[in-house]
Amino acid sequence: MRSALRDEPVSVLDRILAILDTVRESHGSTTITQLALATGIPKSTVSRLVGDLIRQRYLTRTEEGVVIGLRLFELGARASTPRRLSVAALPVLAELFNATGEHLNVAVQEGREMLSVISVRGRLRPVPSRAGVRVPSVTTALGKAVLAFTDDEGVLGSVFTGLDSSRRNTFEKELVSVRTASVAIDLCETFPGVVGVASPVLSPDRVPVAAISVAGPVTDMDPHRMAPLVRHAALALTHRLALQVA
Amino acid sequence: MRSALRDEPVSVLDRILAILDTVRESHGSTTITQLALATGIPKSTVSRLVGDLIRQRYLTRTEEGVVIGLRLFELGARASTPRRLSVAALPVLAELFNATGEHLNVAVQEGREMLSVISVRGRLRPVPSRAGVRVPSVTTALGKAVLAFTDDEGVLGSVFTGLDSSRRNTFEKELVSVRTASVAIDLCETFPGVVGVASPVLSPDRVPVAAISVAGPVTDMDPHRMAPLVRHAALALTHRLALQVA
DNA sequence: GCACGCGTCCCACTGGGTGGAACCAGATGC
DNA sequence: GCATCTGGTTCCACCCAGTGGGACGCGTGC
Repeated sequence: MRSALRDEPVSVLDRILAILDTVRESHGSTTITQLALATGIPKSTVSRLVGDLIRQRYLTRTEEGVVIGLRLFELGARASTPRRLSVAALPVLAELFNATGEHLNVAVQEGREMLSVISVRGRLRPVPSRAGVRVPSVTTALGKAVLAFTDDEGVLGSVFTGLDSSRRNTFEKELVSVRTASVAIDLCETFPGVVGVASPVLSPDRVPVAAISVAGPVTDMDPHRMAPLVRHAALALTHRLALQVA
Repeated sequence: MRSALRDEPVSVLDRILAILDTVRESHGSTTITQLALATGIPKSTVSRLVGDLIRQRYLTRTEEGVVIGLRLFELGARASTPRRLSVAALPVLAELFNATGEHLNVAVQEGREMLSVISVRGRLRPVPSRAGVRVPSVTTALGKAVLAFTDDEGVLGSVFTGLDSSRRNTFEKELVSVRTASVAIDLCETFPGVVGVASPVLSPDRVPVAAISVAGPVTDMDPHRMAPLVRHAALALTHRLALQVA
Protein backbone atom coordinates (compact mmCIF):
# COMPACT_ATOMS: atom_id res chain seq x y z
CA MET A 1 0.00 0.00 0.00
CA ARG A 2 0.81 3.68 -0.13
CA SER A 3 4.10 4.97 -1.49
CA ALA A 4 6.04 3.09 1.21
CA LEU A 5 9.72 3.85 0.90
CA ARG A 6 10.19 1.85 4.06
CA ASP A 7 8.15 0.04 6.65
CA GLU A 8 5.58 2.66 7.57
CA PRO A 9 4.72 2.60 11.24
CA VAL A 10 1.09 1.86 11.94
CA SER A 11 0.64 1.80 15.67
CA VAL A 12 0.58 5.08 17.54
CA LEU A 13 3.54 4.01 19.64
CA ASP A 14 5.63 3.18 16.60
CA ARG A 15 4.80 6.53 15.11
CA ILE A 16 5.78 8.45 18.21
CA LEU A 17 9.07 6.60 18.53
CA ALA A 18 9.73 7.04 14.81
CA ILE A 19 9.25 10.78 15.22
CA LEU A 20 11.49 10.97 18.27
CA ASP A 21 14.22 8.99 16.54
CA THR A 22 14.01 11.13 13.44
CA VAL A 23 14.33 14.28 15.52
CA ARG A 24 17.37 12.78 17.19
CA GLU A 25 19.02 11.80 13.93
CA SER A 26 18.48 15.22 12.45
CA HIS A 27 21.49 16.81 14.11
CA GLY A 28 20.29 20.27 14.86
CA SER A 29 16.66 20.52 14.04
CA THR A 30 13.78 19.42 11.84
CA THR A 31 10.48 20.74 10.60
CA ILE A 32 7.07 19.12 10.57
CA THR A 33 7.24 18.62 6.83
CA GLN A 34 10.66 16.99 6.97
CA LEU A 35 9.46 14.66 9.71
CA ALA A 36 6.43 13.71 7.64
CA LEU A 37 8.64 12.92 4.67
CA ALA A 38 11.21 10.99 6.68
CA THR A 39 8.74 8.88 8.63
CA GLY A 40 6.10 8.43 5.94
CA ILE A 41 3.40 9.67 8.32
CA PRO A 42 0.88 12.16 6.90
CA LYS A 43 1.68 15.77 7.73
CA SER A 44 -1.49 16.44 9.65
CA THR A 45 -0.82 13.50 11.91
CA VAL A 46 2.78 14.53 12.49
CA SER A 47 1.59 18.03 13.32
CA ARG A 48 -0.81 16.74 15.94
CA LEU A 49 1.62 14.28 17.53
CA VAL A 50 4.51 16.75 17.58
CA GLY A 51 2.17 19.36 19.04
CA ASP A 52 1.29 17.01 21.87
CA LEU A 53 4.94 16.10 22.45
CA ILE A 54 5.87 19.77 22.59
CA ARG A 55 3.05 20.47 25.02
CA GLN A 56 4.54 17.80 27.28
CA ARG A 57 8.05 19.17 26.70
CA TYR A 58 9.37 15.96 25.26
CA LEU A 59 10.16 18.07 22.24
CA THR A 60 10.79 21.81 22.01
CA ARG A 61 10.32 24.30 19.25
CA THR A 62 13.20 26.64 18.51
CA GLU A 63 13.66 29.18 15.74
CA GLU A 64 15.43 26.51 13.73
CA GLY A 65 12.77 23.85 14.17
CA VAL A 66 11.87 20.98 16.43
CA VAL A 67 14.47 19.59 18.85
CA ILE A 68 14.67 17.17 21.78
CA GLY A 69 13.13 18.66 24.92
CA LEU A 70 13.99 18.68 28.59
CA ARG A 71 11.71 15.84 29.64
CA LEU A 72 13.63 13.42 27.47
CA PHE A 73 16.84 14.71 28.98
CA GLU A 74 15.42 13.97 32.42
CA LEU A 75 14.41 10.48 31.40
CA GLY A 76 17.74 9.80 29.77
CA ALA A 77 19.64 10.91 32.84
CA ARG A 78 17.87 8.19 34.81
CA ALA A 79 18.64 5.38 32.41
CA SER A 80 19.68 2.32 34.32
CA THR A 81 22.74 0.97 32.51
CA PRO A 82 24.57 4.27 32.04
CA ARG A 83 23.99 5.20 35.69
CA ARG A 84 25.30 1.94 37.05
CA LEU A 85 28.31 2.13 34.79
CA SER A 86 28.99 5.76 35.67
CA VAL A 87 29.01 5.12 39.38
CA ALA A 88 31.41 2.24 39.00
CA ALA A 89 33.59 3.79 36.31
CA LEU A 90 34.20 7.28 37.66
CA PRO A 91 37.23 6.55 39.84
CA VAL A 92 38.64 4.12 37.29
CA LEU A 93 38.39 6.77 34.57
CA ALA A 94 39.95 9.39 36.81
CA GLU A 95 42.98 7.19 37.32
CA LEU A 96 43.23 6.32 33.64
CA PHE A 97 42.95 9.97 32.68
CA ASN A 98 45.71 10.94 35.09
CA ALA A 99 47.93 8.29 33.53
CA THR A 100 47.18 9.18 29.91
CA GLY A 101 45.51 12.57 29.48
CA GLU A 102 43.81 11.19 26.41
CA HIS A 103 40.21 10.91 25.23
CA LEU A 104 38.41 8.14 27.16
CA ASN A 105 35.19 6.25 26.45
CA VAL A 106 33.02 3.66 28.10
CA ALA A 107 30.57 2.10 25.66
CA VAL A 108 28.01 -0.69 25.57
CA GLN A 109 26.81 -2.85 22.72
CA GLU A 110 23.61 -1.61 21.07
CA GLY A 111 22.56 -3.67 18.09
CA ARG A 112 25.42 -3.83 15.63
CA GLU A 113 27.02 -0.69 17.00
CA MET A 114 28.60 0.55 20.19
CA LEU A 115 26.89 3.28 22.18
CA SER A 116 29.17 5.59 24.14
CA VAL A 117 27.89 5.94 27.67
CA ILE A 118 30.62 8.01 29.28
CA SER A 119 33.14 10.17 27.53
CA VAL A 120 36.09 12.09 28.95
CA ARG A 121 37.71 14.79 26.83
CA GLY A 122 41.38 14.45 26.09
CA ARG A 123 43.43 16.54 23.70
CA LEU A 124 41.79 15.23 20.52
CA ARG A 125 39.96 17.93 18.54
CA PRO A 126 37.40 17.64 17.16
CA VAL A 127 36.12 15.21 19.78
CA PRO A 128 35.58 11.88 17.96
CA SER A 129 32.78 10.68 20.26
CA ARG A 130 30.55 11.93 23.02
CA ALA A 131 28.26 10.20 25.48
CA GLY A 132 25.11 9.20 23.63
CA VAL A 133 26.60 8.69 20.20
CA ARG A 134 27.02 5.44 18.30
CA VAL A 135 30.19 4.19 16.69
CA PRO A 136 30.48 1.13 14.41
CA SER A 137 31.46 -2.17 16.05
CA VAL A 138 33.55 -3.52 13.17
CA THR A 139 36.20 -0.83 13.08
CA THR A 140 36.40 0.65 16.56
CA ALA A 141 38.56 -0.75 19.33
CA LEU A 142 35.52 -0.59 21.61
CA GLY A 143 33.49 -2.77 19.25
CA LYS A 144 36.23 -5.32 18.67
CA ALA A 145 36.92 -5.64 22.39
CA VAL A 146 33.29 -6.58 23.01
CA LEU A 147 32.81 -8.73 19.91
CA ALA A 148 35.85 -10.85 20.74
CA PHE A 149 34.14 -12.02 23.92
CA THR A 150 30.60 -12.36 22.52
CA ASP A 151 29.10 -15.79 22.05
CA ASP A 152 25.81 -14.55 20.63
CA GLU A 153 25.87 -15.83 17.04
CA GLY A 154 23.08 -13.47 16.06
CA VAL A 155 25.04 -10.36 16.90
CA LEU A 156 28.24 -11.65 15.32
CA GLY A 157 26.36 -12.62 12.19
CA SER A 158 24.70 -9.26 11.82
CA VAL A 159 28.03 -7.49 12.25
CA PHE A 160 29.71 -9.77 9.71
CA THR A 161 27.13 -9.13 7.02
CA GLY A 162 28.53 -6.58 4.64
CA LEU A 163 32.06 -7.92 4.90
CA ASP A 164 33.33 -9.97 2.00
CA SER A 165 34.70 -13.39 2.90
CA SER A 166 38.38 -12.36 2.90
CA ARG A 167 37.85 -9.35 5.16
CA ARG A 168 35.64 -11.48 7.31
CA ASN A 169 38.39 -14.02 7.68
CA THR A 170 41.04 -11.52 8.74
CA PHE A 171 38.50 -9.97 11.08
CA GLU A 172 37.82 -13.28 12.77
CA LYS A 173 41.57 -13.82 13.18
CA GLU A 174 41.85 -10.38 14.73
CA LEU A 175 39.10 -11.21 17.21
CA VAL A 176 40.95 -14.33 18.29
CA SER A 177 44.10 -12.35 19.05
CA VAL A 178 42.02 -9.73 20.85
CA ARG A 179 40.61 -12.51 22.97
CA THR A 180 44.04 -13.64 24.11
CA ALA A 181 45.41 -10.14 24.63
CA SER A 182 42.22 -8.67 26.15
CA VAL A 183 43.05 -5.55 24.17
CA ALA A 184 41.77 -4.35 20.80
CA ILE A 185 43.31 -1.67 18.62
CA ASP A 186 41.78 0.64 16.02
CA LEU A 187 44.52 2.08 13.81
CA CYS A 188 42.77 4.99 12.07
CA GLU A 189 40.03 2.65 10.84
CA THR A 190 37.16 4.75 12.14
CA PHE A 191 38.49 8.30 12.37
CA PRO A 192 41.45 9.43 10.26
CA GLY A 193 44.49 10.13 12.38
CA VAL A 194 42.98 8.63 15.51
CA VAL A 195 44.21 5.47 17.27
CA GLY A 196 41.99 3.68 19.75
CA VAL A 197 42.91 1.07 22.34
CA ALA A 198 40.13 -0.76 24.17
CA SER A 199 39.61 -3.59 26.63
CA PRO A 200 36.40 -5.41 27.51
CA VAL A 201 34.43 -5.18 30.75
CA LEU A 202 32.85 -8.50 31.69
CA SER A 203 29.98 -9.45 33.95
CA PRO A 204 30.57 -12.07 36.66
CA ASP A 205 29.43 -14.77 34.22
CA ARG A 206 31.98 -13.52 31.67
CA VAL A 207 29.49 -11.92 29.30
CA PRO A 208 30.87 -8.68 27.81
CA VAL A 209 28.78 -5.78 29.12
CA ALA A 210 30.90 -2.85 28.03
CA ALA A 211 34.34 -1.74 26.92
CA ILE A 212 36.67 1.03 27.96
CA SER A 213 38.93 2.82 25.51
CA VAL A 214 41.68 5.40 25.13
CA ALA A 215 41.92 7.41 21.92
CA GLY A 216 44.63 9.76 20.77
CA PRO A 217 46.46 11.12 17.73
CA VAL A 218 48.30 8.49 15.67
CA THR A 219 51.30 10.80 15.47
CA ASP A 220 51.81 10.99 19.16
CA MET A 221 50.28 8.06 21.03
CA ASP A 222 51.84 4.63 21.29
CA PRO A 223 49.12 1.96 21.45
CA HIS A 224 51.46 -0.55 23.04
CA ARG A 225 52.24 1.78 25.91
CA MET A 226 48.48 2.27 26.43
CA ALA A 227 47.51 -1.40 26.27
CA PRO A 228 48.42 -2.40 29.85
CA LEU A 229 46.87 0.77 31.27
CA VAL A 230 43.58 0.17 29.47
CA ARG A 231 43.55 -3.52 30.38
CA HIS A 232 44.12 -2.61 34.00
CA ALA A 233 41.28 -0.08 33.94
CA ALA A 234 38.89 -2.57 32.34
CA LEU A 235 39.75 -5.20 34.94
CA ALA A 236 39.23 -2.67 37.71
CA LEU A 237 35.83 -1.73 36.29
CA THR A 238 34.88 -5.38 35.88
CA HIS A 239 35.78 -5.90 39.52
CA ARG A 240 33.87 -2.85 40.77
CA LEU A 241 30.76 -3.84 38.82
CA ALA A 242 30.83 -7.31 40.33
CA LEU A 243 30.90 -5.81 43.82
CA GLN A 244 28.21 -3.22 43.04
CA VAL A 245 25.44 -5.79 42.92
CA ALA A 246 23.88 -4.66 46.21
CA MET B 1 -16.06 8.28 34.90
CA ARG B 2 -14.26 5.20 36.10
CA SER B 3 -12.67 5.16 39.54
CA ALA B 4 -10.42 8.09 38.63
CA LEU B 5 -8.06 8.84 41.48
CA ARG B 6 -6.50 11.41 39.23
CA ASP B 7 -6.78 12.56 35.65
CA GLU B 8 -6.62 9.27 33.82
CA PRO B 9 -4.80 9.56 30.54
CA VAL B 10 -6.95 8.66 27.56
CA SER B 11 -4.85 9.21 24.48
CA VAL B 12 -2.19 6.67 23.65
CA LEU B 13 0.49 9.30 23.78
CA ASP B 14 -0.54 10.44 27.25
CA ARG B 15 -0.50 6.88 28.43
CA ILE B 16 2.96 6.20 27.10
CA LEU B 17 4.36 9.36 28.63
CA ALA B 18 2.60 8.62 31.90
CA ILE B 19 4.25 5.21 31.96
CA LEU B 20 7.69 6.60 31.15
CA ASP B 21 7.38 9.26 33.83
CA THR B 22 6.24 6.75 36.38
CA VAL B 23 9.19 4.52 35.60
CA ARG B 24 11.48 7.50 36.02
CA GLU B 25 9.99 8.53 39.34
CA SER B 26 10.25 5.03 40.73
CA HIS B 27 13.90 5.30 41.67
CA GLY B 28 15.20 1.87 40.95
CA SER B 29 12.52 -0.14 39.31
CA THR B 30 8.82 -0.87 38.91
CA THR B 31 6.58 -3.75 37.99
CA ILE B 32 3.69 -3.88 35.54
CA THR B 33 1.18 -4.05 38.34
CA GLN B 34 2.65 -1.04 40.14
CA LEU B 35 2.60 0.92 36.90
CA ALA B 36 -1.02 0.02 36.33
CA LEU B 37 -1.92 1.19 39.82
CA ALA B 38 0.10 4.40 39.62
CA THR B 39 -1.17 5.47 36.20
CA GLY B 40 -4.73 4.17 36.44
CA ILE B 41 -4.30 2.28 33.16
CA PRO B 42 -5.65 -1.29 33.04
CA LYS B 43 -3.00 -3.93 33.56
CA SER B 44 -3.46 -5.58 30.22
CA THR B 45 -2.91 -2.30 28.45
CA VAL B 46 0.17 -1.50 30.51
CA SER B 47 1.53 -4.94 29.75
CA ARG B 48 1.13 -4.42 26.02
CA LEU B 49 2.56 -0.89 25.97
CA VAL B 50 5.49 -1.75 28.22
CA GLY B 51 6.15 -4.83 26.12
CA ASP B 52 6.35 -2.67 23.02
CA LEU B 53 8.58 -0.12 24.72
CA ILE B 54 10.91 -2.88 25.88
CA ARG B 55 11.02 -4.34 22.38
CA GLN B 56 12.17 -0.93 21.15
CA ARG B 57 14.61 -0.63 24.07
CA TYR B 58 13.06 2.52 25.42
CA LEU B 59 12.60 0.49 28.57
CA THR B 60 14.55 -2.53 29.84
CA ARG B 61 13.63 -5.39 32.05
CA THR B 62 16.00 -6.26 34.87
CA GLU B 63 15.68 -8.77 37.70
CA GLU B 64 14.27 -5.99 39.85
CA GLY B 65 11.68 -4.80 37.34
CA VAL B 66 11.28 -2.29 34.56
CA VAL B 67 13.81 0.54 34.15
CA ILE B 68 14.71 3.25 31.65
CA GLY B 69 16.42 1.82 28.57
CA LEU B 70 19.30 2.81 26.36
CA ARG B 71 17.26 4.45 23.61
CA LEU B 72 15.96 7.05 26.03
CA PHE B 73 19.52 7.65 27.16
CA GLU B 74 20.47 8.26 23.54
CA LEU B 75 17.61 10.67 23.05
CA GLY B 76 18.35 12.50 26.27
CA ALA B 77 21.99 12.92 25.36
CA ARG B 78 20.90 14.83 22.28
CA ALA B 79 18.58 17.22 24.08
CA SER B 80 19.03 20.69 22.74
CA THR B 81 19.16 22.95 25.81
CA PRO B 82 21.54 20.82 27.89
CA ARG B 83 23.90 20.42 24.95
CA ARG B 84 24.06 24.10 24.16
CA LEU B 85 24.62 24.89 27.80
CA SER B 86 27.28 22.21 28.19
CA VAL B 87 29.32 23.44 25.29
CA ALA B 88 29.26 26.98 26.59
CA ALA B 89 29.65 26.14 30.26
CA LEU B 90 32.49 23.64 30.25
CA PRO B 91 35.43 26.07 30.35
CA VAL B 92 33.58 28.34 32.76
CA LEU B 93 32.93 25.44 35.10
CA ALA B 94 36.52 24.27 34.84
CA GLU B 95 37.73 27.67 36.00
CA LEU B 96 35.18 27.88 38.78
CA PHE B 97 36.08 24.40 39.96
CA ASN B 98 39.76 25.26 40.05
CA ALA B 99 38.97 28.30 42.17
CA THR B 100 36.62 26.53 44.60
CA GLY B 101 36.87 22.73 44.46
CA GLU B 102 33.24 22.61 45.48
CA HIS B 103 30.12 20.97 44.04
CA LEU B 104 28.91 22.91 40.96
CA ASN B 105 25.58 22.94 39.15
CA VAL B 106 24.07 24.50 36.09
CA ALA B 107 20.27 24.30 36.12
CA VAL B 108 17.32 25.55 34.08
CA GLN B 109 13.78 26.35 35.11
CA GLU B 110 11.32 23.52 34.54
CA GLY B 111 7.84 24.28 35.77
CA ARG B 112 8.01 25.26 39.41
CA GLU B 113 11.31 23.53 39.93
CA MET B 114 14.87 23.76 38.75
CA LEU B 115 16.32 20.97 36.63
CA SER B 116 20.03 20.35 37.00
CA VAL B 117 21.62 20.09 33.57
CA ILE B 118 25.31 19.84 34.43
CA SER B 119 26.79 18.80 37.73
CA VAL B 120 30.41 18.72 38.84
CA ARG B 121 31.32 16.74 41.94
CA GLY B 122 33.02 18.58 44.75
CA ARG B 123 33.78 17.27 48.19
CA LEU B 124 30.14 17.08 49.36
CA ARG B 125 29.01 13.53 50.20
CA PRO B 126 26.39 12.39 49.57
CA VAL B 127 26.10 14.35 46.36
CA PRO B 128 23.08 16.66 46.81
CA SER B 129 22.23 16.86 43.10
CA ARG B 130 23.13 15.24 39.82
CA ALA B 131 22.45 16.15 36.23
CA GLY B 132 18.84 15.26 35.44
CA VAL B 133 17.37 15.76 38.91
CA ARG B 134 14.96 18.45 40.03
CA VAL B 135 15.35 20.68 43.03
CA PRO B 136 12.70 23.08 44.40
CA SER B 137 12.84 26.68 43.20
CA VAL B 138 11.72 28.28 46.47
CA THR B 139 14.55 27.15 48.66
CA THR B 140 17.55 26.58 46.41
CA ALA B 141 19.99 29.29 45.46
CA LEU B 142 19.57 28.17 41.84
CA GLY B 143 15.83 28.71 41.96
CA LYS B 144 16.01 32.08 43.68
CA ALA B 145 18.63 33.36 41.25
CA VAL B 146 16.32 32.62 38.33
CA LEU B 147 13.07 33.71 39.98
CA ALA B 148 14.53 37.10 40.91
CA PHE B 149 14.89 37.89 37.22
CA THR B 150 11.66 36.32 36.00
CA ASP B 151 8.83 38.54 34.81
CA ASP B 152 6.46 35.69 34.04
CA GLU B 153 3.64 36.17 36.56
CA GLY B 154 2.37 32.67 35.94
CA VAL B 155 5.56 31.00 37.09
CA LEU B 156 5.98 33.31 40.09
CA GLY B 157 2.38 32.73 41.10
CA SER B 158 2.66 28.97 40.89
CA VAL B 159 5.83 29.03 42.97
CA PHE B 160 4.24 31.31 45.56
CA THR B 161 1.22 29.10 46.09
CA GLY B 162 1.80 27.06 49.19
CA LEU B 163 3.55 29.91 51.01
CA ASP B 164 1.56 31.73 53.67
CA SER B 165 1.43 35.50 53.26
CA SER B 166 4.20 36.28 55.74
CA ARG B 167 6.67 33.83 54.23
CA ARG B 168 5.65 35.05 50.83
CA ASN B 169 6.43 38.61 51.84
CA THR B 170 9.91 37.83 53.14
CA PHE B 171 10.53 35.75 50.04
CA GLU B 172 9.62 38.65 47.76
CA LYS B 173 11.98 40.90 49.74
CA GLU B 174 14.73 38.32 49.32
CA LEU B 175 14.17 38.21 45.57
CA VAL B 176 14.56 42.00 45.38
CA SER B 177 17.92 41.84 47.11
CA VAL B 178 18.97 38.93 44.90
CA ARG B 179 18.13 41.10 41.94
CA THR B 180 20.46 43.86 43.04
CA ALA B 181 23.27 41.54 44.12
CA SER B 182 22.90 39.09 41.21
CA VAL B 183 23.64 36.40 43.77
CA ALA B 184 21.26 34.16 45.72
CA ILE B 185 22.09 32.13 48.80
CA ASP B 186 20.58 28.94 50.20
CA LEU B 187 21.56 28.55 53.86
CA CYS B 188 20.73 24.91 54.59
CA GLU B 189 17.15 25.46 53.40
CA THR B 190 17.15 22.55 50.95
CA PHE B 191 19.76 20.13 52.24
CA PRO B 192 20.81 20.11 55.90
CA GLY B 193 24.37 21.30 56.34
CA VAL B 194 24.71 22.46 52.74
CA VAL B 195 25.12 26.08 51.65
CA GLY B 196 24.46 27.09 48.06
CA VAL B 197 25.46 30.25 46.23
CA ALA B 198 24.02 30.90 42.76
CA SER B 199 23.93 33.56 40.08
CA PRO B 200 21.62 33.83 37.07
CA VAL B 201 22.53 33.32 33.42
CA LEU B 202 20.59 35.64 31.13
CA SER B 203 19.78 35.58 27.45
CA PRO B 204 20.66 38.63 25.33
CA ASP B 205 17.14 40.03 25.98
CA ARG B 206 17.71 39.63 29.72
CA VAL B 207 15.41 36.67 30.24
CA PRO B 208 16.85 34.20 32.78
CA VAL B 209 17.70 30.97 30.99
CA ALA B 210 19.69 29.18 33.68
CA ALA B 211 21.66 29.59 36.87
CA ILE B 212 25.04 28.44 38.03
CA SER B 213 25.76 27.48 41.61
CA VAL B 214 28.43 26.42 44.09
CA ALA B 215 27.49 24.20 47.02
CA GLY B 216 29.56 23.19 50.01
CA PRO B 217 29.43 22.28 53.69
CA VAL B 218 28.07 25.06 55.94
CA THR B 219 30.88 24.39 58.39
CA ASP B 220 33.61 25.13 55.96
CA MET B 221 32.47 27.31 53.05
CA ASP B 222 32.04 31.06 53.25
CA PRO B 223 29.17 32.15 50.96
CA HIS B 224 30.49 35.70 50.78
CA ARG B 225 33.84 34.56 49.50
CA MET B 226 32.06 32.48 46.84
CA ALA B 227 29.66 35.22 45.70
CA PRO B 228 32.00 37.15 43.40
CA LEU B 229 33.39 33.93 41.90
CA VAL B 230 29.92 32.63 41.09
CA ARG B 231 28.78 35.99 39.74
CA HIS B 232 31.82 36.11 37.53
CA ALA B 233 31.18 32.60 36.22
CA ALA B 234 27.53 33.39 35.50
CA LEU B 235 28.48 36.54 33.61
CA ALA B 236 31.07 34.61 31.63
CA LEU B 237 28.48 31.98 30.73
CA THR B 238 25.93 34.65 29.80
CA HIS B 239 28.55 36.15 27.51
CA ARG B 240 29.54 32.86 25.91
CA LEU B 241 25.92 31.94 25.26
CA ALA B 242 25.31 35.27 23.55
CA LEU B 243 28.23 34.62 21.21
CA GLN B 244 27.27 31.01 20.59
CA VAL B 245 24.21 31.92 18.48
CA ALA B 246 25.63 30.77 15.14
C1' DG C 1 -0.93 40.41 -7.38
C1' DC C 2 0.05 35.29 -7.53
C1' DA C 3 2.37 31.14 -6.29
C1' DC C 4 4.61 28.39 -3.10
C1' DG C 5 5.81 26.19 1.35
C1' DC C 6 4.95 25.39 5.96
C1' DG C 7 1.96 24.56 9.77
C1' DT C 8 -2.69 24.04 11.74
C1' DC C 9 -7.54 22.79 11.88
C1' DC C 10 -11.75 20.35 10.62
C1' DC C 11 -14.68 16.35 10.71
C1' DA C 12 -16.73 12.00 8.79
C1' DC C 13 -14.97 7.46 8.60
C1' DT C 14 -12.80 3.23 10.35
C1' DG C 15 -9.49 -0.06 12.04
C1' DG C 16 -6.08 0.05 15.78
C1' DG C 17 -6.50 0.10 20.53
C1' DT C 18 -8.88 -1.39 24.28
C1' DG C 19 -9.76 -4.04 28.56
C1' DG C 20 -12.46 -7.64 30.93
C1' DA C 21 -11.80 -12.22 31.36
C1' DA C 22 -9.31 -16.26 30.87
C1' DC C 23 -4.93 -18.15 31.25
C1' DC C 24 0.07 -19.16 32.76
C1' DA C 25 3.88 -19.55 35.94
C1' DG C 26 6.02 -19.29 40.12
C1' DA C 27 5.88 -18.71 45.07
C1' DT C 28 3.69 -19.66 49.54
C1' DG C 29 0.76 -22.05 52.83
C1' DC C 30 -1.37 -25.95 54.87
C1' DG D 1 -0.23 -33.19 47.25
C1' DC D 2 -3.82 -29.31 46.40
C1' DA D 3 -5.37 -24.62 47.17
C1' DT D 4 -4.31 -19.93 47.01
C1' DC D 5 -2.10 -15.76 45.80
C1' DT D 6 0.41 -12.60 43.04
C1' DG D 7 2.65 -11.14 39.20
C1' DG D 8 2.42 -11.15 33.93
C1' DT D 9 0.61 -12.39 29.28
C1' DT D 10 -2.86 -13.48 25.72
C1' DC D 11 -7.42 -13.36 23.52
C1' DC D 12 -10.88 -11.18 20.86
C1' DA D 13 -15.37 -8.66 20.09
C1' DC D 14 -16.53 -4.00 20.51
C1' DC D 15 -16.09 0.94 19.63
C1' DC D 16 -14.31 5.40 20.00
C1' DA D 17 -9.76 7.62 19.55
C1' DG D 18 -6.99 8.47 15.97
C1' DT D 19 -6.77 9.33 11.36
C1' DG D 20 -5.73 12.02 7.11
C1' DG D 21 -7.42 14.36 2.94
C1' DG D 22 -8.49 18.71 2.24
C1' DA D 23 -9.38 23.44 3.42
C1' DC D 24 -7.33 27.40 5.65
C1' DG D 25 -4.03 31.06 7.28
C1' DC D 26 0.29 33.11 7.09
C1' DG D 27 4.62 34.56 5.61
C1' DT D 28 7.82 35.19 1.59
C1' DG D 29 9.72 35.79 -2.73
C1' DC D 30 9.01 36.86 -7.44
